Parts: sequence; structure tokens; C-alpha cells
Amino acid sequence: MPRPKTFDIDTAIDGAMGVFREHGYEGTSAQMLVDAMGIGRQSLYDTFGDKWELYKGALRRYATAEKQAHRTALKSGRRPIDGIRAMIERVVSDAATPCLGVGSIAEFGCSQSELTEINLAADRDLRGAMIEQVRAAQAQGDIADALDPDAIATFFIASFAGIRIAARGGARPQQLRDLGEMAMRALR
Amino acid sequence: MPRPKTFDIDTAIDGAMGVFREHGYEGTSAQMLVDAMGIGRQSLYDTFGDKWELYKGALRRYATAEKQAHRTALKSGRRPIDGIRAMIERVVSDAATPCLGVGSIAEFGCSQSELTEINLAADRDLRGAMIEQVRAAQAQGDIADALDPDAIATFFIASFAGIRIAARGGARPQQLRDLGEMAMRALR
DNA sequence: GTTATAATGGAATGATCGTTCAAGAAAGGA
DNA sequence: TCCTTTCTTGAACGATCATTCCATTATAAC
Repeated sequence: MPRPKTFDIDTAIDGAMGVFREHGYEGTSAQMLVDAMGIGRQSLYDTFGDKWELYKGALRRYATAEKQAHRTALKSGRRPIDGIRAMIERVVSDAATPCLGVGSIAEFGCSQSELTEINLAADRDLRGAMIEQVRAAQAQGDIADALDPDAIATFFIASFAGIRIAARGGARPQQLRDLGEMAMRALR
Repeated sequence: MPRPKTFDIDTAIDGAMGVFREHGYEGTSAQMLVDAMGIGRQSLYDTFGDKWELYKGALRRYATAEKQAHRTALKSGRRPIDGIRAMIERVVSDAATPCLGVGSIAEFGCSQSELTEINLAADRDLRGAMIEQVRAAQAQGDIADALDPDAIATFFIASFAGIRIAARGGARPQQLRDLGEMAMRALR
């Protein structure tokens, strides 16, 4: 009978994710992946296929985790607007580590349909939760009724990308907090 | 006496810029550059040194051109707020083509000081013009006095990055226009 | 112990990378 | 005409790339 796997696949993917987040797809070599994942080169290819497949796996895992974190923050707090604020503040305080979603879009745009599909699926899910929350906040008078919830969701996602690019470009924490404040301000 | 140069250096750099904008630094090969620039490979290395030097040249040229375009839009219109709106609308309507500034930051972050310096220099210049314009708009009551002009400038720049990433991710023109509207709204 | 699989590490493959060498064609000033 | 330089082209270089082959060791179930 077979010897069971000893290393955890998700842990290995997390290692790959870290490298891809920092250096992008083209900027990452197989050797960097081997080092960061803590497994042998052959195990890498046996388990994940090739570099591209591994990148997709990392992006998939990142997207679902990030989406979940957003939703959790969104549902936190007593009032709907509190959840929205919590979501923004989480992005602000986590902006120091690069975002693989933004990275993949900056690097590939829409040219790789497999990536676009992954990003769009997470986007769609998250957008749904956002719209729901925005509607609730509007019902409580915390967000202007004139605003279209869908446009606000788009605005959130774009603002997050803006904050993350700002952070990657060297913005200081205070500036990032101000950006979060400005985003909140647009809702009134 | 020597034969004068036949190709225009800036035109060649523009060709390189187009490739770098679309594929990033690592995703661009020397052959792609030769094809896009319309010059021989040897001329490329004779004139520009190497790929990295060429990338810096392209970024430098892009940054100054972009900064200038921003300033021109900023100064247009009768009232200061009109200039601000024009600047935002220009970003919205040009968002279809990728931004080399955003691309360089997404790809390298702050790890390459030579790039950071180029981006920061343009940023500093542009920020100065923005602050001036914001103060004028505040004096006319078109932007809330409570807002710090410097924070608004940061917000503009981050919003532009957000809009451009959104566009690169496949956002439709209407969504981009909405993003511009939301950015304007945060100023009230 | 035997067997089947997991996993590692090193060497090798073929491709592509950025870059340079070498030679020739083109073009203006003398 | 003859220089001198520009520019192009193709071949070549060494390095690195992703990937695979191979031999070896380790560990579980039988």
C-alpha cells in the first residue's frame, strides 16, 4: 500500500503564494518556488503539474481566502455600515503585503482567460455580499440613497486596488488610513 | 564626417514603452522590443545600453508625459474644480491602455530604487500642482474645507491607480465613469 | 521482508533569455 | 573618389529558464 503524503498541499501552495505575490509570475523561478515551498523540485512537478498550474492554484486559493476575509469583516459590527468600515480598515491594515489578485491583473490584464475566470468568480461573489450590505446601510440612512449599490461595490473594489498599489509604491500607514477615510466619505 | 542618426530616439522609446506597458518588464523579450521599436538589435544596445536601461528610459519618458498631461487637464476649465474634473475624466477615458507607472509599481514595488526615484519625482511634481488646485477649489467652496489638500492629492493618485487596474481587469466604460463620479463625490 | 508509493537531489535537456561579435550595406562630408 | 560612422543582419555566446530523467532513500501497508 502507498506511503501517504507527508507535506501538506495547502501549506506548500501558501509558500508559492508568498513568492508570486512578491515577484509576480514571470519574476518567479522554479528554484524560488522550491525554496519557498519547502519541498523537492520533483514533488512540485508531480503534485502541481507545472509553474502555470501552480500559479493558478495559488491565485485560486488566494482569491477564495481573500473573499472570505472580506465577507467576514463585512458581516462584523452591529450596523451594516460598521461592517463596511471594518472591511475597508482590514484592507488598509493588510496593505503592506502585496495582493495576488491585483498582481495578476497588472501582469496579465484579461489576456489569460483562466486567470480572469478565477478573479471574476471571486469578484462576483464578493460583489453580491457588498451590494446586500450597502442596501442595508442605505435602509438605515448611512449611505446616500441616490447611489447605485452596484456602482458602490465597483468603487470598493477599485479603491482596494488603489490602496494596495499605493502601499506597494511606498505610501505610509497614515496615508493609507486617509485613503480609507476618503472612500468612506464618498458614500455619504 | 559621420553619418547622422536616421531613426528618432523618442519614437523608438515610444515603441518600447508600448510593449512594456502591455507585458511588463519580465514579460518583454529583446526580440519583442526590436520588433516594436522598428530598429535593429545592435542599434538598440548601442543606443540604449541594455534592457533595464531602456526600461528606465521608457518609464522616465512615460512619467513626464503623463505628469504633463495631468497638469494640462488640471489647469483647463474656468473654475479650479473644472480642471480637477477634467483630470479625472481624462484618466477614465484613457484607462483602456495600461499605465507604465502602475505596472512598474505592481511588478517591482519599492525594490528597485532607480524606478522608485523616477516615479516619486513625477509624483512630487504632480502632487504640488494638485494641492494648489485643490486649495483654489476650496476657496471657491467646491471642495470641503475640512479636507487636507495633501490627503486629497494622495486620494487622486490612488484613485487613478484603482481606475486603471479596474480597466485592465475588464471593467466596462460605464463602470469607469462611475468610478470617476465617486471620486469627485468624496470631495464634497 | 516484500511491495508500492512518496519524496529528494543531481544531472541532463532543450528552449529561450539578454547580450555581443563580426561582417556588410548605406549614407553623408571630404 | 575615400573616410567615417550608422544601421542592419545573422550567428554565436554564456546564462538561465522550466521541465524531466534517474537513482536513491524513506515510510507505510501487507
